[in-house]
Amino acid sequence: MATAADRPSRRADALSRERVVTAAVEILDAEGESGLTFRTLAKRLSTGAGAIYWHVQGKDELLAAAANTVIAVAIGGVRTRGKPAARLRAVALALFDAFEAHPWAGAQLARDPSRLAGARILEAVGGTLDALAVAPESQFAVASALADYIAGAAGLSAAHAAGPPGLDRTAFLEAAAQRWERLDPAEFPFVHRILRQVPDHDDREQFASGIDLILAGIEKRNSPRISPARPARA
Amino acid sequence: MATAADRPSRRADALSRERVVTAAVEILDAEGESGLTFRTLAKRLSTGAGAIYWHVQGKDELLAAAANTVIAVAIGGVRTRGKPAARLRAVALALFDAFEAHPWAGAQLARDPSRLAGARILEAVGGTLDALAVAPESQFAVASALADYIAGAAGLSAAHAAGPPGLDRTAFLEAAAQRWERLDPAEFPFVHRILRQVPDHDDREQFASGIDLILAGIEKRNSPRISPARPARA
DNA sequence: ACCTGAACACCGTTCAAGT
DNA sequence: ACCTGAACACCGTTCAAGT
Repeated sequence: MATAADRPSRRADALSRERVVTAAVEILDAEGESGLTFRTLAKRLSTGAGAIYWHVQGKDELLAAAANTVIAVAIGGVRTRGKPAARLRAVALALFDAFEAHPWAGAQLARDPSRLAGARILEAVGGTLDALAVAPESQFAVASALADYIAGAAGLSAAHAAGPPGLDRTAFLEAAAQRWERLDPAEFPFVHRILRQVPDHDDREQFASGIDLILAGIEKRNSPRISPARPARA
Repeated sequence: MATAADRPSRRADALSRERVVTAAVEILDAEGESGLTFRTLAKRLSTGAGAIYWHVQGKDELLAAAANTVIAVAIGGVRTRGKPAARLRAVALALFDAFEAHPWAGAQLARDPSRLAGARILEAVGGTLDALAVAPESQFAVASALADYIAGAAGLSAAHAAGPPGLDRTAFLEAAAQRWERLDPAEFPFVHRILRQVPDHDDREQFASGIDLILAGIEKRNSPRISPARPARA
């Protein structure tokens, strides 16, 4: 009677959706988005390209699942203790770090009509708003604003990584500064003014200060109006 | 002697980088990102696919140029008069409207290593900060936060349009709400709480309220601290 | 200098055939 | 039920040849 050991031509470990997505994440991290094809993925999984379609619907769904995975892991690792503002900062920075580690995921956010990854981000930031004393009727808008800001910063990480693969952050920032230096100073006065701050600024710190800016806006809304009265049309 | 009229086999109007990019924008608007290929573009321009390479470096540069064009047009149309906060709102809403009209441009932002379109957004929002009394040393950070927020919202517009091409906004929001309804309420309590607000909320209004939130944060930072003293470690 | 279009080396996806 | 891999219909890009 045939046992599993008698059939070595068949892979011992069965394929699964999880194994497919995990392998996709590994390729995306190592080779970037252009490195992931059904052929390279099939090769890594020691199977044929067609087998992958048994576990995922197609490449779009595969990319969405890969992004969803790394975002879920990032959010799952956040400690949920501490002061409200610190909790929100921790969620945001965990996502920032995830998008730095998996820059392809930032570009994917704008391409996922299912918005599952987007729902995770909304959930993670929205869950901190009660503790921040945001009124229930404002929470949807505030959470969306925070999620949009985080997604925008994620896109920047993606653009960083869209250059040559080996380029580190310092080299990228220097290259970007050089390109911006060539822009017409008459058309881009602000860009030229901040140009010298670009090469050595800390992206992560600047991202966190943006979260603090939104937090300050939340606090201002929560506190009673004590500023001088304005004209009614303001 | 041969004149121009003697050579009707040659197109009367010469190709140019501008004509190539304009045609690309038209195809992207009408057919979406998947509709733009060098073959469809060449056909529309009545030329061969290879001719396009004389005017642009390749598809990446073509997409970046297309996004840069629609963003430049949007920013160029903003009235620069009015109160500082209203000017910033006008810039932000002009960009929001541009990304609604050209959703492929939102997805492109995260894929452009040259960040020319990003520089335009940074310039447009940064140019309003003097009038908003933001300290010079804070302007880079504040402008980046605003640009990231706008880019994140642009990504949402792109995700909207990544679905079936004919899908209008109401249908898309209903579809998204239905998908989110199937998420585990134990894992996504916040998403379930806001679910009933999703189908009929106004994206544009919500986007504007996010700008107002950041504006409130700016104002709070500008004003002297009058809130009760906090522990030093806060 | 600018354009043409066939050719090249891919790619996502399908599907008849296997186990 | 799950896997295989050849085949199909593309795609971006190159390039010898034209004008």
